[in-house]
Amino acid sequence: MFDIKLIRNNPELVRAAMEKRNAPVDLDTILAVDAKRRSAVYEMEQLRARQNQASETIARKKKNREDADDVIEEMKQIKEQSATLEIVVRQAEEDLQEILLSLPNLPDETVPFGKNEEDNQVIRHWGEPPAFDFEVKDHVDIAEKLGIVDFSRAAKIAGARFTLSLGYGAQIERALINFMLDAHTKLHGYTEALPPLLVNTPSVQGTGQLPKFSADLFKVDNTDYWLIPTAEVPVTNIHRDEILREEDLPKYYVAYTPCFRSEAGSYGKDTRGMIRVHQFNKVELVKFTTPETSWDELEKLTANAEYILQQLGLAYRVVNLCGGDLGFSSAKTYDLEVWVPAQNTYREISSCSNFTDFQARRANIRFRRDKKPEFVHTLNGSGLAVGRTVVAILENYQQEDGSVVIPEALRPYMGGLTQIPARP
RNA sequence: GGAGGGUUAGCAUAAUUGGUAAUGCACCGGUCUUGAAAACCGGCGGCUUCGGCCUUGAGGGUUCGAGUCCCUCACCCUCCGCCA
Repeated sequence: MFDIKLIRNNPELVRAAMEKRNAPVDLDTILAVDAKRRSAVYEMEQLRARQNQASETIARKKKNREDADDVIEEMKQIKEQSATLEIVVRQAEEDLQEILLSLPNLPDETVPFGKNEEDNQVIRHWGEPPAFDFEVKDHVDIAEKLGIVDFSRAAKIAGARFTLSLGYGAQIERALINFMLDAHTKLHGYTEALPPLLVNTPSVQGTGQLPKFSADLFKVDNTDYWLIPTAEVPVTNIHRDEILREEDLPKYYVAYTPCFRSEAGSYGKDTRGMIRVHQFNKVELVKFTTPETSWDELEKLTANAEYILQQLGLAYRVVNLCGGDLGFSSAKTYDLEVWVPAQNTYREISSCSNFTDFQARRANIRFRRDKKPEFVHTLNGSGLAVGRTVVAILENYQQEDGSVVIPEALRPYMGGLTQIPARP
């Protein structure tokens, strides 16, 4: 959430930032609502001050057994005035809050200008896309031939955009989850978390999915529960409304969870296969840091996610998202895009972001070093999206006979299996 | 689902019949010291137009005035029931 003071003191900076995001805002309206709120608050505080004084007078008089009826009468009148003023103040505060919650984060200076994903900036490449001397198949064909993913039965059980993994398909997901969790806990210093998959409204508001993006989420009927779209939500909210100690920062968490997304508005995109589904597994990295270190921590977090792709021998590139493509809460995002042979292109498999103090402000996550508590910075990134990793492995490691070689790093997690054998 | 107890600042604990939140620890700053500790002084939730205002889990109500009384809700603890 935005600091209203920043808008008040430096509107040009905010205006420029929102333009960079391709999401211009009407700052004059915001400033007008703010001014209205401030004057109403001031007026009410004046009244309160008189109320408090009168109240003290009454208490004193009563103690001395003096008559206080005249002061009590005055208080009754003040009370009526403040009741109407209170409504004005409350309305103004709600108006301002609504606007502030709808504003996206300020993009960092290093975020490139641009409208959409075509303007994203490729930072670096790793690995070579494999060369095939046969016609490559896409992951759907490969998986169905191997009998490891059953899309039609998934549709029967749940509906379109669900998967049913079976046999080696289920096993490779479990192996990937364990491999990723082990790497991040044992090598990169993250604490493993297994959080709730249902969360309440304040949690979803804290990370920025609400109030604007409720259409992307699943809500449980007749409750205040939302299905998490990413582990970012429950894990970032671990420290909601807390004041951390400076010496406890940075805090690193890694969590495996299923993720649930309604994918409203994505009709016609990636309808086939397991690239875009309503439920998928993901291993998520989350950090809480001091403001000075968050940019370094973003580089390190991104490297931690890249490590997984490197170990799996999957070619990828790192992309710096442009202003127009940046997520609502993010100040800067690196997407890791893995090579997908059947599409002859790179597809997102991880998104690593620095949210600066945007989420911390919403979720009230602070730390103390001198006397005043300060907002922490929060970061997160997929490390990695498991379903899409399976897609990448199936397509990049496919063999002409229909079998799929298991990347070496994963074999210990597959009971030493070296390939998923082709079926006759 | 039922019964009872609880929620006060970073933590821990107070607050006569309703009179406007006290104290300890931790932490920060200062005095003192060669340095530190101790002691002492100040600070130690948010906002502020620097006059003040707000803050006792959340939201209502009664009252001139609510931590305190009433109602609704959330969460935590104990027990019963049900349950993987």
